[in-house]
Amino acid sequence: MSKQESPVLPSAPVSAEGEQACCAPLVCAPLTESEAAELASLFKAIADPVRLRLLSLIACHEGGEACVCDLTAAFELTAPTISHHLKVLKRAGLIDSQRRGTWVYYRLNPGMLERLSAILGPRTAVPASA
Amino acid sequence: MSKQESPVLPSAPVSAEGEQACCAPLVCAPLTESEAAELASLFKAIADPVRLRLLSLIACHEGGEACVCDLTAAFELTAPTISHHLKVLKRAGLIDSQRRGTWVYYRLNPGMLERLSAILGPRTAVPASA
DNA sequence: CCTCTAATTTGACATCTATCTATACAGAGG
DNA sequence: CCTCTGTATAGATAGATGTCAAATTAGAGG
Repeated sequence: MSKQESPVLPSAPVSAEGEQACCAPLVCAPLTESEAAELASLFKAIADPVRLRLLSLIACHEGGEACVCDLTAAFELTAPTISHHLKVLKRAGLIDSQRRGTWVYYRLNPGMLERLSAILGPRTAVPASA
Repeated sequence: MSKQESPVLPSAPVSAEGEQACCAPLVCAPLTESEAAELASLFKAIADPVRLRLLSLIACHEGGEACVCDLTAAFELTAPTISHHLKVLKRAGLIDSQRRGTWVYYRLNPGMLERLSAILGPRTAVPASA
């Protein structure tokens, strides 16, 4: 794998000044070129109808994981195409896979969607008071 | 304009049952084909480093709006290219423009980013208690 | 070892997209 | 009216991307 973690994703978006983040990172300060590039590649990963449905199918599947065979069956696309989309999602760090016998199961990488969400909108992280 | 509002974006993601939404729409139930297509076209609009920076620049600019001349100056790209990206963002409903004299000003379309955010993550809406 | 099925990789191809140059449009000011 | 500046459109081109068919890998089970 060429890259796994995205440094642009704030794990703690709240500023250190004791005040809670005023707003989403995107509207707090202009993105730098490299931040924008990192973010864009993440959004590119989900900016596809097949990949969005894959994410959704995986997330909604019982146990939070889904076999490739289930996923492939949900589309009118060939297995290699589904495999390609899964690879894109995996490379973006959004999902992870695990082989069990003949089958391969995919599940959401926890936190990734929420972090992306936090980039766009305010107050997405769970309240710090809790 | 061929399309303006995206029916897939929930204006009120909280369920009517008095309970707050369990999770993001994406992980509540599998997306339908058309929902996924709608969403994908929205995410495609922001899945570009230049457009992300444009959104960020506009959002951070004083008065919440920015002139095309300011935006163009922030990149090493030609004016037509910037104009193209602004058009993409506008067609997606993310920004809106207003001509004042010779200059054209762009501003964020309120709520759009938050709605996108709500698709991905839980608890994006501002707390109802506030 | 052979075979069968599940999944991925490879390579090709058509389509889409980001960018540029050149041109056109819009308003301000001689 | 003409010209100048700011913005948008049109057309062209290089590169990225989604899809498929064919070939390959991985494990299960004769």
